[in-house]
Amino acid sequence: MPPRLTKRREQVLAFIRDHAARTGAPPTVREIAAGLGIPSPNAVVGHLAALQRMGVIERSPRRARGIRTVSALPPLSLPIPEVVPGIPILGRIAAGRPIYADENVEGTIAADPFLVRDRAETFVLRVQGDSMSGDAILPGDYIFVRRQPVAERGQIVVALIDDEATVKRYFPEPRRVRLVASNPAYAPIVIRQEDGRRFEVLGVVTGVFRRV
Amino acid sequence: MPPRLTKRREQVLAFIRDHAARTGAPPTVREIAAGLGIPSPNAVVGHLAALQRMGVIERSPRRARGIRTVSALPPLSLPIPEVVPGIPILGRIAAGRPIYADENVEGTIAADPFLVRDRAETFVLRVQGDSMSGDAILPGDYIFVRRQPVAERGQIVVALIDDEATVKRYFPEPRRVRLVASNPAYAPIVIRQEDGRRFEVLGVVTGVFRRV
DNA sequence: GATGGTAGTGTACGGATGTACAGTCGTCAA
DNA sequence: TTGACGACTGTACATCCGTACACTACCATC
Repeated sequence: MPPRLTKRREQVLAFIRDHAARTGAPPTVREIAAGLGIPSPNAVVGHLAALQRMGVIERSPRRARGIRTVSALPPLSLPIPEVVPGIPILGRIAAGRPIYADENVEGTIAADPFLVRDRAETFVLRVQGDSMSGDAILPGDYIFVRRQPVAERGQIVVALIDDEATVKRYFPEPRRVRLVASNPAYAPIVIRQEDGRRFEVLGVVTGVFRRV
Repeated sequence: MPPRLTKRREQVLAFIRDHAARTGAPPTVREIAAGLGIPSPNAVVGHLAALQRMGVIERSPRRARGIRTVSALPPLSLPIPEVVPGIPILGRIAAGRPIYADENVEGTIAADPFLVRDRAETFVLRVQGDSMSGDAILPGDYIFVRRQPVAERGQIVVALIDDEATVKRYFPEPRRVRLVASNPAYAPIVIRQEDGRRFEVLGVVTGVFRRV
């Protein structure tokens, strides 16, 4: 239920929020009074007491700027989901070695089915380079990759070209494969059958995570 | 170039950031002293002067808690818990009617410290609109938000304007707040003090996840 | 016409707070 | 060996700030 506040108390609350957002600290009693054109601090004290009674602010007694606005977000108490096994974070992917080789694993991520559907066949890679920035995949992002040897046309895949792993959109064509970056600064990579290069689809990208 | 700070001054800066994020207001000189085990306020004064000289904090002279941190350094690493509780996924956020937990929560994500550092204060939101596409945050993405009532200049925040939640970059200015989209098609939102609009910082964005 | 809530004025007290002054101790480069 | 700097102790003071007390006024509604 939205607490029913008087107009004046809405103003007081708005002033507190605004002051905190602008200056990085909540206002003092006298700053609120000055902001609303009230000469006496005691008038504000009454409003603060009312706001506290209604639960929209919290106060630390006798502390300067001891006002905290209670967020619109309610406190949450939720069931704790089952513990899930970790998904390996792989470092460099080298050709000729199984993907899950121990030496490649930099760590694990515990992620639940919401983030990753097919956990057993999923691994995580750190993105290098900005060739997929057109798909909002940036350098340093972590991508979730489901291991599979084939992909559908147009999917974002992790592929091995010779000894190098790369992330691109996948376009199979007669006698060749086109790997297209989403950053127009990068030309498509074309692997022709007669080139004799090693080419392998390691998996398809199912998710992206980025620390901000 | 990150300014080279002494160990002690790093501690002071970290304490200020931590205190501000936790309590909603920066600490007093004596609170910093007490937090670092220093009996004299003057020892802290010297550190604050140095931090100000180096431009990593700003101060409002003679005002209680008149410290503002300026630049965003990598967050300090807090003790990492082993257990992995669920992080709530919230639906729409409306201000006028604070929605009860069970109505509003679409589900939970089990994410470990690798994905989310301060999990107790973190929730997940679904992005609506493409206003932050310049930061590779797209419609439908899930963003991880750490609940805190104040933010630092330039951080990506979730803010409440009147009755609407929005994701923007946050720029506090004298007597107003500027919220800037990273998609140039969207003009900055300016909330002036005299507008009388409701404004509140709900938290800062710490991560992005996208299903591909 | 009594009651209770809202909104305010004016004054005052004591502790919190920023700040200044006077020193101490150790390190490290000139 | 001088001097700059970091880190700190200890004291002191004016002002800021939360809080309390006394009092006024308006306005519902019971």
